[in-house]
Amino acid sequence: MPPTGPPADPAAAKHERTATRPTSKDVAKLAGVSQSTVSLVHAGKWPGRVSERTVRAVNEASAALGYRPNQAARHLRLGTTRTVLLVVPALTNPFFGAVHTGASEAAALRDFAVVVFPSPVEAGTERAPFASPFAAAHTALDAVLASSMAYESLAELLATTSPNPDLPLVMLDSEPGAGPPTVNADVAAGMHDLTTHLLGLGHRRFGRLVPDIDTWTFTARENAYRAALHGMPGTRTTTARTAFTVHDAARAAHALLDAAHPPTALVCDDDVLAAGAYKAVRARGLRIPEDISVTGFDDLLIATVIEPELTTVRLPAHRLGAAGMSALLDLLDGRRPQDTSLPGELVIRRSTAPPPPTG
Amino acid sequence: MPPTGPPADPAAAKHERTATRPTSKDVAKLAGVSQSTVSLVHAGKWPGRVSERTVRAVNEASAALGYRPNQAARHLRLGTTRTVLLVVPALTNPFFGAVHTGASEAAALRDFAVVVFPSPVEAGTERAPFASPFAAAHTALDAVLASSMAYESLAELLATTSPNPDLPLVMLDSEPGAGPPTVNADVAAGMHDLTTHLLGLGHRRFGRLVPDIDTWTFTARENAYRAALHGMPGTRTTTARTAFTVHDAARAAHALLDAAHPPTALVCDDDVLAAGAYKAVRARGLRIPEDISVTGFDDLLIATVIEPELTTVRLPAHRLGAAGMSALLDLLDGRRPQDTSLPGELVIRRSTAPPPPTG
DNA sequence: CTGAAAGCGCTTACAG
DNA sequence: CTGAAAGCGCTTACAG
Repeated sequence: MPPTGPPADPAAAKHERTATRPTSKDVAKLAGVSQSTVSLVHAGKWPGRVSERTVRAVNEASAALGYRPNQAARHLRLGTTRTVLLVVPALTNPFFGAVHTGASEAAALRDFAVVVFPSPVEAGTERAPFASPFAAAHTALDAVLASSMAYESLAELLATTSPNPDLPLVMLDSEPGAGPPTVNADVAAGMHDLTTHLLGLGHRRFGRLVPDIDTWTFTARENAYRAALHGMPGTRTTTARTAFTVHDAARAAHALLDAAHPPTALVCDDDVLAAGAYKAVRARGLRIPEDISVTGFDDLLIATVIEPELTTVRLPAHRLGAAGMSALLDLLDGRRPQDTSLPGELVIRRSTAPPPPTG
Repeated sequence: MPPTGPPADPAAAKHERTATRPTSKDVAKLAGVSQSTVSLVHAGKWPGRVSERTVRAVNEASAALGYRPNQAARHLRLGTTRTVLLVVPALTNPFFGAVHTGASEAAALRDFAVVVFPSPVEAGTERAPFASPFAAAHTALDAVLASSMAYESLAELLATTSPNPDLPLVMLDSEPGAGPPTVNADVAAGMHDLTTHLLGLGHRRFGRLVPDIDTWTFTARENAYRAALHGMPGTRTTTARTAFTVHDAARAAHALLDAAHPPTALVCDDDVLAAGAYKAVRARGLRIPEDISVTGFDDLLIATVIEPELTTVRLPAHRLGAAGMSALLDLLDGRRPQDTSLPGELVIRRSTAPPPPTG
């Protein structure tokens, strides 16, 4: 007969230890005061209500016992958990890593914790969506910060996932006015500056590499690109949609380059796509930027790893996370945050130059 | 006189809404049963104890009210929060993004959530350590999974941070036998294979680019490298330590290349460092791999972005996170997990070739 | 300045 | 098969 349960001993030992953890009652007893007094002291609400002598006694007793308040009990009592859920497409993309870091820091300043989970609407991963609902189902949440997704997808996700589908919500890098308050990078201005830069260099025939992801940020990039070209007659653009990987982007760039009058500049909607464009250009024996200019978007690490280093638009991922978290915490406090737009920055490096003398 | 507090109205409205959330008592009343029955049904512990008719009534009532259990209350009652803290050096490094994803998935399968925070011992960030203790201070934790750090640093961190400094702990990518159970990638085997590959190609003069980070993983890489060379007489190695950035690595590589008899292969302890080496090699007008071979470690995205694509050792970051989480959850269940080592894999690409004919 | 008491929303013996 | 009760560990009026 096989054993049916886990060995009883260690588990029992652990439970014992947990049960043994000191509570505020223990502290009160040791300090010779009531539980209320202990609570007041720990919350810093004692001045004018508890004598300094008593405060000292409580602090000493707490230290002696190694007392740490039980958060679950606080949460229950307070009706709040000081935890927010961050929903991002994929944490393996360093852009979202930076968003998370910014958000966590801003949360920490106001005594909040962040739990993250990758959303299943994610693009560009090799893995099937996993059972993300679980990740949140057992977490007590106060609010949700979501990045780079359609409001509808998120709403759907939360409906099946969250203990409370109408949690306070702020969206990052998403369409403003669609519902919840948004905090965005000003991708339009960045794309405007980038396109103007290329136009100023003399480029008129453009190739566009855009990802096959239908989110606000890429639509906004496209629109800003179109708008920037609008005032300039004699320009031509061919567009290739591609999966969000280096190799697919390279293939798409090849298609663009196969044209009878190929573009003199490749405007890629992301640095990863630009890296793919580099490969295609190089495979054809062309030089960047002498024969063809290439631009990216985001300014991730790879922008300075590839050579020549990439002209791109720097997006303030870290500040986006921080500002988004602040807005969310404001919302939690009953203030209604404004839709916000954080400036990006055109970073001109070596991948752009005037087009070659003739076509 | 300036306003002193937040506007009262919206906050009040929100509290009202929160207070209004249905509890198991509400469900019980609507279903015409007791709270205990509701609890039993939701926990799936009803078979043999509650009639099917009653179960149906409870489920209908729950659905009608949109009932979701209050997690804080469950946590208090159960003495467990089903939440584990993941400590990583930096989430902006995609390696740790993958670790997190793996860990979250494994946690989700067992109904656990993950809260992450970047540890302040992190290397290679431009930011000062932030008040990370806060990130965890208000979170109720059951266990800790920590990656890529010295046990002592972690212990110190937890002592000031965690509600319970002796939480069950598993360490990833860390020295085995130093205390807690570990789950590692077999970096030694990977480095052995890599070095053997280079030796087989005919290389004898090596340059080493190692980061100025004193963690187990880099020590292990160095030791494995030394061991692999040990049996092969007539080899020579010069080593340069560098900060963990592309540009610092490039500078360090230049120093190596300045030698009278420069290395014919640069063995870099990380892909990011290899990217720096590429820059130095190229700046000198040398070709990879014809004039000099370069290798990396990790197999991050940048390994296939740089050209030629990088020969490196693939580390199973995702599986590392998943296996680490499983081990931790086993530990929580009272089983004592074994120290584990996950195989890496030598990935031979275009950056390695035989050394040039003569020196 | 301090304490006794209620109650947050669950789950689980226990009694019937 | 079902319900009444206790209690997890806090915080906060309330009374003194």
